[in-house]
This record gives sequence, structure tokens and C-alpha cells, in this order.
Amino acid sequence: MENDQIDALSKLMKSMSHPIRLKILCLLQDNEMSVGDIREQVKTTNANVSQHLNILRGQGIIDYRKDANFIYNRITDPRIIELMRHMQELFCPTLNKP
Amino acid sequence: MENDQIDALSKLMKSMSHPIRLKILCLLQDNEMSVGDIREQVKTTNANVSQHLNILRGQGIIDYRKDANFIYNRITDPRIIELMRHMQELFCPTLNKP
DNA sequence: ACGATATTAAATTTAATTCTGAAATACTTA
DNA sequence: TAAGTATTTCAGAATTAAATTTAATATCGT
Repeated sequence: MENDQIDALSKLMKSMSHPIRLKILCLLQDNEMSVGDIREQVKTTNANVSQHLNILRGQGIIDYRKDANFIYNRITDPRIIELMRHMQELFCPTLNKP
Repeated sequence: MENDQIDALSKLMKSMSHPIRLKILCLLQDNEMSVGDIREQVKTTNANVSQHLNILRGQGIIDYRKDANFIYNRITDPRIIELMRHMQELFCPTLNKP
């Protein structure tokens, strides 16, 4: 594995590994959500959520659509959904048990 | 997914997502390696490698065995190997192509 | 035991993130 | 247009992480 790829992957992982951002990604696995909805779940300020969303957008992980004065966010990169699924499977034993 | 699990996973990911530590994990995917060997590949100081190894040890990701005045490091958690493999598959298109 | 090499630990400095609160922008409805 | 709601931006303070330097410990071969 080459150094460029390692750097790129480490940036991606770093952007995902903040607890608030990881929780946002969990929430967005299933549904798209507005900033306000996310703020409620994550229990922080609007500004804080907005900044974290920007970091995820910068990595091309999420995207948004505008409707009225709401912004609905969703995961764009299917690999991220796949990765989240796999990590939950590996590290969250209480989930996905039949 | 619960908050505890999110926090635990974010800590794990954070510990993996430093470029030097990610590279160390790549190197250790196949072989065990001494600190000096790692230092050569990663091109930094011994002390720096040692610090990063300590962080990975603290997360239970890697382990070591002593032989003479060498310390051979290896990945202990099979889930980490599995995760590394999967991430390379998803994000490193040049690898694993037949 | 001595000198050489490998490794770890502690302390300091430097740099990067994160949070907060206020102000600014965008859109909607009355 | 005025007022209300949702979101973003900005600047600074607070926190946390990283690198460097230096000192300490351990093990080998002779």
C-alpha cells in the first residue's frame, strides 16, 4: 500500500472518527436528516453540528439537498455505508444478532 | 447504535487514523516487525515510533514479544486485520485487482 | 564489567481541533 | 416588508494531540 493512499485513508478515517461525526454517520445510515434533527439527537449547538457536517462534506462523505429553509443531509459515498456496516458488525456485538 | 459503542469505536478509529500508525498497521498486516524495522519504513525517529506503538498497544490493537534486545510487534485483534483488509478493498482500487 | 545498540519514558514545545457565542445569510409566511 | 425559523460563518478561547529533545533502562557481544 502506497504512502499517498495511506495519507488519503488516514484523512478519511480521521474525519469519521470524531464521536459527533461518527454518530452523525450512524444517523444518516438509514435516513436523510435536517441539521436541526441531527442537533437534537447529538445534543449540541447548531453551529457545532454545522461545522462537523462541513468537515464530512469536505471529505465527500455526505451531500445535502435544500427544501425550504431546511437542509437535508445524506451519505453519498456507498463505500462509507458499507464500511459503517462492517465496523458495526465487527465491533458492536449487540447489534445484528438474530 | 448506542453512545457507549460510538465512543468506543471513535476512540479505536482515532487511534488508527494517524498516518504513521496506519502505516504501521499496514506493515504489521503480514509480518511482525521490530521497532527499528518499523522506523526504517516509516522514516522517523525511534522515539516517535515507540510513542505510536504505545498508543496502539493501549487500544489493544497490537502486542509484542521480546527477543534479545529487539521487540517484535504484531497485530493481536483479528478484527483489525479484517477491517484493514476491507478498507483497502474499498478505498485502494489499485490493490487486489486480479 | 564495558561499550554498543535497541527501546522506553518524561518533559517541553509546537501545532491542530473543537467548542462557544455573536453576527450574518437564506428562505418562508403573514 | 417585517418577523420568524433554519442554517452558516467567524473569531477567539479552551482543549487535545503530535513531535522533539533529552534522559533512562535493558540486553547483547566481547
